[in-house]
Amino acid sequence: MLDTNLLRNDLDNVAARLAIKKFNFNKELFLGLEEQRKTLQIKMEELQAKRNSASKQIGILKSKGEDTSVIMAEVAGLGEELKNAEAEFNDVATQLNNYLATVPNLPDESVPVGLDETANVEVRRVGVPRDFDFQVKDHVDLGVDLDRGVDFEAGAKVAGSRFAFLRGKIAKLHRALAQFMLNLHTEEHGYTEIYSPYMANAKALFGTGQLPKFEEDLFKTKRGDDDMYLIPTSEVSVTNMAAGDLYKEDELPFKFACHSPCFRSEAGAYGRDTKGLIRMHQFDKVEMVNIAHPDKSFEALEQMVQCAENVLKALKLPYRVITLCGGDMGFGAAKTYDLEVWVPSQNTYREISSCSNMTDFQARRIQARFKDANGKNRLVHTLNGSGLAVGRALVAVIENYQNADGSITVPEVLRPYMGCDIIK
RNA sequence: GGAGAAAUGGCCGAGAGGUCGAAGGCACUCCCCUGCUAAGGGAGCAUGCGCCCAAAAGCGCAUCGAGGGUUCGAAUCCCUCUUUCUCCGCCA
Repeated sequence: MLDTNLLRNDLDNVAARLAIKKFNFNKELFLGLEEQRKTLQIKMEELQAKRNSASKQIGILKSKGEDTSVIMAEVAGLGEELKNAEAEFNDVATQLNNYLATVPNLPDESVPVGLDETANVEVRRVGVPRDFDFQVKDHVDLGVDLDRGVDFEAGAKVAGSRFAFLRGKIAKLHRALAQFMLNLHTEEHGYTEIYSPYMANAKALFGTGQLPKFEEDLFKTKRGDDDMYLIPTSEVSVTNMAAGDLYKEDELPFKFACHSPCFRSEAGAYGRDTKGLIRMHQFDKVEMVNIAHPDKSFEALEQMVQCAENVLKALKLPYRVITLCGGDMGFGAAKTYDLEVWVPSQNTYREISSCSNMTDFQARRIQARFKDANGKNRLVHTLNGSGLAVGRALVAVIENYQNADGSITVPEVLRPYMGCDIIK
């Protein structure tokens, strides 16, 4: 949610910045509703003030034992009038809020302008893709050949397309990756480990911005009469821990790391990445979430990217860092860096992490604040980033560490977790 | 699943239809006192929103778990829901 004062006072500038995110702000709609809101709110509040003062008078007269019939007569009928005024106001306020809930966050000044991924800017490249002296296989062939370590047929039987089973050493490698990442962040990067619910209510999903606009991307279920959703990322559950909180300034920042499964319907992705583990309905991710001081959030974003990079560096996987352009950024993000890992079978880099500063966009929705030195309550900034997507990390390790005989060398840092140095 | 109790400001906790946005305490901020180790005195201290507006001040509205209702008037009465706690049952 954007600051409504910013919209009222600097509308043209806001609209121009939203255009960078491919959002066409409806100025006429907003201004029209805003004008009605103002009129109706004033009218309603005047009636309320009238009622309040009359009631107060009645109270005073009664306590003195005096007659109240005159003032009671004055106030007759006010209730009905007030009820109507409130209904009118609520109607317009709801329309206004519903529209504002669909408006994305503003991009930071430093974000490159552009409509799609072709305008993204590569920041750096780390590591050199390995030269294979044999024909590389993809992770599906490698995995299947290793005692059905990756099994899509079983996944399809049980749950349908875009689900898979992992088995044996591949399943263990997957677990090792998650363990390693979580340990790295908690032991080296100062993150606090979190275990979170895997379902969230509609309010939480609104808080982080998945609702109301992106419901079709979610798996929805019921709890009694209430809608519940499987989390598409633990960004949702972990960020919403801060909902309604008021922190002391020196408590900030909070840095949370959470390993969780993520559930995405991938509606609109039919035909894309249909082979392999790249795009699944369920995948694991180690997520980093920061609840940060607003003056330090962009600094925190750089640090978070470093933390994600450290995972790839430790695994010795070649990757590059991309700054997303405005048009390619997510709904709530003010700035996003993607990390892309080298995938030999596709001869390209594929996204394995996305780190974003959401500034106060989510904080305003969830009312997460802190008290500053002057005693003013200010919204915190929230950040989140993958550190990393475990399924895609598995793909990258399998493919980058493959040997001519179809075996997979275990990256050094994972050996303590695996208890072996080769999978064959 | 059954029975009961509760939900108030950053925290604890009073308030049981009228001048209550809410006593008191803790925490916090400022001042005074005191040369010393969470000692004393004083003052301040909820949030959101609107109007006005350069801004401040000011005025107003809303908020005592959430949503409805009764009433001229609701933290207080009624209904629904949510959450927490206690006891019983069940259970990974």
